[in-house]
Amino acid sequence: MNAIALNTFDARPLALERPSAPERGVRMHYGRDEEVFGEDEASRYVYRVISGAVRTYRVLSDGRRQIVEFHTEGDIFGLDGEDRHVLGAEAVQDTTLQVMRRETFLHEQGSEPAIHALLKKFQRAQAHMLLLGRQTACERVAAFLLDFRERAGSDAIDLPMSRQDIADYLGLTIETVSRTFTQLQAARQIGLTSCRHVILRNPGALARICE
Amino acid sequence: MNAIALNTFDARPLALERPSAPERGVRMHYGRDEEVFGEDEASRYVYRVISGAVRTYRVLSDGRRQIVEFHTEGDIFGLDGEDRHVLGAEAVQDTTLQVMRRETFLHEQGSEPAIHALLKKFQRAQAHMLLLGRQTACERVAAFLLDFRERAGSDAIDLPMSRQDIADYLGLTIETVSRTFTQLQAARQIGLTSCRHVILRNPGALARICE
DNA sequence: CGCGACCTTGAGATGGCTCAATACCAGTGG
DNA sequence: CCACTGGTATTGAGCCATCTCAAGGTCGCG
Repeated sequence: MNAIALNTFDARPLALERPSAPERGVRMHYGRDEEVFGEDEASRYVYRVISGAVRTYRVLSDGRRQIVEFHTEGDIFGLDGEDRHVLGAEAVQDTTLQVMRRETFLHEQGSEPAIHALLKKFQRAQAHMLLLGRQTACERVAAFLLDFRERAGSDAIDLPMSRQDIADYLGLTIETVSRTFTQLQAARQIGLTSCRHVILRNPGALARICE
Repeated sequence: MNAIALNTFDARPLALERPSAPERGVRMHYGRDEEVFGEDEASRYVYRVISGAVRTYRVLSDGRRQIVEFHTEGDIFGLDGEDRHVLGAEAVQDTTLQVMRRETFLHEQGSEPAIHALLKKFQRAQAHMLLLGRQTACERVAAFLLDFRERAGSDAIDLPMSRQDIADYLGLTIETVSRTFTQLQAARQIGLTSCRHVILRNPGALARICE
């Protein structure tokens, strides 16, 4: 497990995996579905996605899961909770992360980046609460696709995650997500070359769906 | 409107603007349903609730509203967005706020309080996303009551907000909220002396409902 | 070319929503 | 002191968006 690697890292500062870590922080690699940190785990590090994708989530005791955020290239995560994580984090696909000590990120390099990152996260959280509390399945999926369109910088999107992940992110079931993709395809607003390759044929219409 | 008051206040630099200002900031009073700031308004200030209660929210173009947070005594709000608010804020009841310049709060008095406040907000947001995305009406209402029990420090709760506000906070309709209160009362888990005075007869059971 | 994981589709069930009627209650004025 | 009024809350009945359960399809991979 990578937790062990990180502990080793603590005892023997830096350069565990990559002796030549360019900026601050070490790079770590995670395979598909591998845990980056667990709920309730001590929060010692902050992570930046170099490549790949990560999901952060909470689960109820009976297994219901809510994915709070997907993190893709350039995103920072691990700032949840004070001294313990309140979210879990797992790699959605093969992923490389840059790992920094939390204290370093929060305090030693000026408060600017930390505050900026937190404000941005809080803002995304607000939009997501509106989505989860007040939007329809179709609006949720449209908003999701537009979000990933922005990340991809293209109308051709390569989704890294499964339908189940999307469902748990949007507060829906996997079946409803699947049906909604099918509907949007039938309405010629998206094209599905495979279930993870989406082409937005009419981004304007999708934006209108979200209001 | 207090927006006007703030503008007047801007033109006529008061204690708030002066370096010699008492570090506490200025106090402002707001009546029931009065706007503290609007969505998209420039975000110059940060607020602490001295007494009363405030709701922050987002609305869709067709009027669907999601209340993001309720703020009661001691809570800080106004940190949403970067240079413009992305939330609106209104007094739920007669409310007194302490107003600070945003820049002062974020940078000039050390980053600690700002980072602490943001981490806490983000944490609450995560719990609320789980609630909105994955919990039942009954679980939502139970979680809501336990939240306000904590704020009140008592099993006798005096709710400052209407059923509509609760519904918009929990992602439900006013009817469903009302029915759920009635059910919980029938199950002897709460008592309603009036619609805004709730007594938690069995907080343990409520906590179990939330899982 | 068969297996397993994932996705799609269908049919029926249901929790929460909508619409509508009634009840409550504080404030106001007669 | 009571009637009236407007805003808010409760309750009922029926509906519908989404969920559940189940079957079948697709695709990558050994």
